[in-house]
Amino acid sequence: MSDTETRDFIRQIIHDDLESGKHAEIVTRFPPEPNGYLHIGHVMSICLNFGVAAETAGRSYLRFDDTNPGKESAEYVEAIERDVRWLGFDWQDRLTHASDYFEQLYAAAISLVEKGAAYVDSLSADEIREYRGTLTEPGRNSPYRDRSVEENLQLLTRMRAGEFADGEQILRAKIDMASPNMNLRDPALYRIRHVQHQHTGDAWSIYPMYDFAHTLSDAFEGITHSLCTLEFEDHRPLYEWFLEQLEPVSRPRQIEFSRLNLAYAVTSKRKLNALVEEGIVEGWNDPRMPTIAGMRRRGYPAAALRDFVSRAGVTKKDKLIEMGVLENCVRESLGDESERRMAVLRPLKVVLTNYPQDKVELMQAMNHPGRPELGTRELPFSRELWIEQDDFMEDAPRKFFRLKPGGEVRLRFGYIIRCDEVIKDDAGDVIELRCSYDEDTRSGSGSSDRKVKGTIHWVSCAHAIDADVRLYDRLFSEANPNAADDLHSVLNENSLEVVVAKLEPSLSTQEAGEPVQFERLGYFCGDSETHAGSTPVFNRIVTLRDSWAKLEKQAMQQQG
RNA sequence: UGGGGCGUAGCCAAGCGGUAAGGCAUCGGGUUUUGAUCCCGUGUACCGCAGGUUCGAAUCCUGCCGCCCCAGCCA
Repeated sequence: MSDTETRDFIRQIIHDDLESGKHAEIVTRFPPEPNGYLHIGHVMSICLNFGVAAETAGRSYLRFDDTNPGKESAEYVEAIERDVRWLGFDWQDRLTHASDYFEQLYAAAISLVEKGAAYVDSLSADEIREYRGTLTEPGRNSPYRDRSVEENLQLLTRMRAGEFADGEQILRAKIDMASPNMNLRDPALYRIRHVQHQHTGDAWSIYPMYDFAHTLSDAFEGITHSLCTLEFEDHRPLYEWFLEQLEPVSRPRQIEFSRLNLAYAVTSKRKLNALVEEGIVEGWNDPRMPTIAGMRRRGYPAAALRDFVSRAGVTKKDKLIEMGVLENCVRESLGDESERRMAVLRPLKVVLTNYPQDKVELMQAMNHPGRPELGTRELPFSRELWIEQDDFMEDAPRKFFRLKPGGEVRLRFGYIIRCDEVIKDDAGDVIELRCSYDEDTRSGSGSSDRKVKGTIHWVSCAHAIDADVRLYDRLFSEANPNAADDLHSVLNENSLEVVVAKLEPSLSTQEAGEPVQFERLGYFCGDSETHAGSTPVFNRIVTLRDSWAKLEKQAMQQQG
């Protein structure tokens, strides 16, 4: 980054700290709790933490904040590692756990007790809540607040030894029950939990709380800048209190930035978990989920995600970013990369009445219009073809320049055809078009340079392969589902539609996860969970921009 | 009614006392055998409001308004 480029406020601080010599090296960390899958909000934090370290030739840790066993699991640990790596970041040998420091944390707790800055409270959870006061009223001291150091030490030792039941005792910091900042009203440091821990097994029966464990883990690792989201802003005084009391060699600085919210999506592990648990989606990696796993399966490139969060920026202002920005990043990333193919999602049969019955021609099709070096492939062309239902209109408005009765259209990489006859079933639905082709208009080698306004895609009936294609839409009908009282009330009922599509034969070898553009439709990729050569299943990653659809929509609105 | 934050165009976001960058969206137009891409062009932002300081304020001061977060033995 050059000096003239604008920096976000965090990078500005870091830059200044490097310039002033306050720090010789920048050390950051991404500290997820393994209690769910990572989502788009985490992408922002990952890119910030790993990005800042990379830009300054510093270091970054991937640290599991695993202080609440019971909610955490190895499945989540593995998923998180996979997701961060896929996003393009490397923690090298710096994979740690808050639980790696349990012994040191315990020693720190002892020293807090010894200096009279922490005590064991025997109040119940309910009583503690009552003693805490409210936002406008101060709390009251616990009757156990002034126990002797000896008694506290003995109690804490017995807590660790597992002599008490869950909830019977708790270690608290002795700060100020009257503080206007609730976090300073003697916050809990250690609670008793007789449960298996995903990483430490049954070694402990007491577990440290977030504020205590997180602050010290940062200090132990020599983190210079501890970057977190805004809701931890009023935890900062507590963060600093720990550092002052315990005087670790390293004194990290906590800086908060605002979370990234995506319109029409939820970004709370609790809500995402509910969608999974209730079976509203297939799982954490459902392609409609704003999880990294979901977006990967959907086909979003990691580069698009990184680009997206960089466009969002790092500030302290609450943000709700339009889905279109993300989609645009995806299109931009895929546009240059993806080869083009032909597929018909909603087939309508076209019979070329003047085309020989058994003739098959092989048309040369460019794999990418802007990148000839990607070569060409052959598309079989024959008398009977599938075209898109949307590409034919019986009563077409003047600006509709696809196929209509008596009208002409170009078949992409093929001939210009004219619609001579419309065949309907008993219900009056169009089931087939009788057309004639102009032999002189063959793509490329054609002797005619006639122009027609429209070009449509097609697939030869005899050569087409069938495939399930999943068309995804936003999961919610409200821009800010986070604000809804009940998630169910804002679900988009049409977030998934499955169609049986007709694909050009070359798609039979398409590998799962490899993105491709179906011309005029959008970007698609074989579903990583279900796609196979014999039973192809494609996910629609994102549609192409469609100015015709936009016009139609406007026309509809004008009509009311 | 306690404390902590935030308020610049539809959505993001620069700006750090000298007279409002940029991106996305929008709307025009050009190219095009993807109505895609690409290329041009397109915004009077009462800088939340009201006062004040100053030759000069989005930037400094005061008051007000609006929104977000905090009363887990969650993170």
